[in-house]
Amino acid sequence: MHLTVSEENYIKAIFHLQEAYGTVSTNQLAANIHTKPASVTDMLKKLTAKRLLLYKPYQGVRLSSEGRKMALEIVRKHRLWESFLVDKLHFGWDEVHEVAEELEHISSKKLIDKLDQFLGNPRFDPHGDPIPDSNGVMVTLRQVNLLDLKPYTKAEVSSVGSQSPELLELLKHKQILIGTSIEVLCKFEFDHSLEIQLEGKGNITISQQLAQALFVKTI
Amino acid sequence: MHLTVSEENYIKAIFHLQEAYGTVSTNQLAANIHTKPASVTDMLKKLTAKRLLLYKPYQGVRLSSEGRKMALEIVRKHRLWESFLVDKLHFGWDEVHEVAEELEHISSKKLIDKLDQFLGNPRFDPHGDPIPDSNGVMVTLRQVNLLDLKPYTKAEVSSVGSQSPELLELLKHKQILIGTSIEVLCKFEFDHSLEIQLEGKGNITISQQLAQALFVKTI
DNA sequence: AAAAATATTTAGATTTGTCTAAAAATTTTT
DNA sequence: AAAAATTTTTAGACAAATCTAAATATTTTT
Repeated sequence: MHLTVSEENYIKAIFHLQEAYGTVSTNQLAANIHTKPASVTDMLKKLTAKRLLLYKPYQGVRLSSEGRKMALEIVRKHRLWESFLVDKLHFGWDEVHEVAEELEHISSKKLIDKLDQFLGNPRFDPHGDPIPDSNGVMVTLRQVNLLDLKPYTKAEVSSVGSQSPELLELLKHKQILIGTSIEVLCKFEFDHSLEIQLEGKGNITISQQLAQALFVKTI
Repeated sequence: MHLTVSEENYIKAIFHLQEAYGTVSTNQLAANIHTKPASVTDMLKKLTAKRLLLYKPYQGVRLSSEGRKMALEIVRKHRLWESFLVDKLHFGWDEVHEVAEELEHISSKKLIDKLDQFLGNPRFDPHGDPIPDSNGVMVTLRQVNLLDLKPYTKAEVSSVGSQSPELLELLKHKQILIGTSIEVLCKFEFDHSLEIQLEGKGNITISQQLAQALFVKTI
């Protein structure tokens, strides 16, 4: 089935919001996609007619299994293109998101499978997120939010919670990358900031907001 | 200036038709772009308002210097992506055209310059066509149509006149590639067919239509 | 359980790019 | 140079995706 760029953007946004919140509301989608609730309602009706969504007016929306399949194809393309941009073209990981948003809508299945092969079938993209395989199968990460990591437990950064340039700029400044070893030393009640130990670089304090954006897996 | 995909397709089509015929008529464009003359007229007005075209109603159209600049950017993207698909992803040269038609509309200038560098700044694409550099400068080929090549003159295939799958299939079958050495042995008045000598592979006869689609440069 | 606040949908308008049918301009034929 | 044929433009309609403003439904507060 052919989808327009706009339809693909809705499907992708619903997929990500659904992962985080289970079910997705009209307003949530509107905010996420930078559009108005009225426009969202129109599109939800259209995608429902195409059997990609399960939608009851006023009740929020979820992807059908067909919709989920489409979403995973888009996610696959997005993450493979990001890998290409960083690994082959030497873009910084903080500058690939917008370009990948365009590239993910190129339709050729053959292209994306050849790109996958060219990159050596990577399992994770530069932000640590898993890449679905050509059958739409994606591993789920056994990872935990840094806020929930037990103190004095060795772990390493496995992914980040958003691709915002602001976040990525801060991580670059603090020299935190995917794979960086990390250990929580103590938590401060007052502002919920954390003191952490970074592999080699010693101890630093990070804000609650930053900790919330970091996911780690224990080693 | 931002152009839509549709606007870019018009600019590109006008560029190619202008190269071949000097000035471009509404009907020519409509046929080329698979649309109706009325739609073409509408778009010509819009692109003229954007100062990309020189257009007098009923008189045909040409690109302004600004329009030509945009066209060369699109041609550059198209040919660099074709090079990537063939050289890096190992597509056949006969299957890259449609995919490149999509990729050429990705907007990032930085992407295309990094891609250029990654490919080693190629001067020609897999079909032998020259690739404009990042300033929009494109070499003009000193090449001649095979029909006009003097008999008994050694030459080599430098480009092909179209990217139609039918042509490329025939060339593959006859083992004629960009760079293949070629020499015209004789021409037959009756059907304008040519007997030619191919490097190593001996003598064959080719039709007028095929010869017309081949461009060569003398060695 | 009303009232107030919030969320969602409907109704109607707008823009972009396309179309068909008809009118106008140009070119070709006689 | 008139008639015929062709090319091009205009006029009006349509689908996709968006918007604003108003109406309706749901949730929260009192």
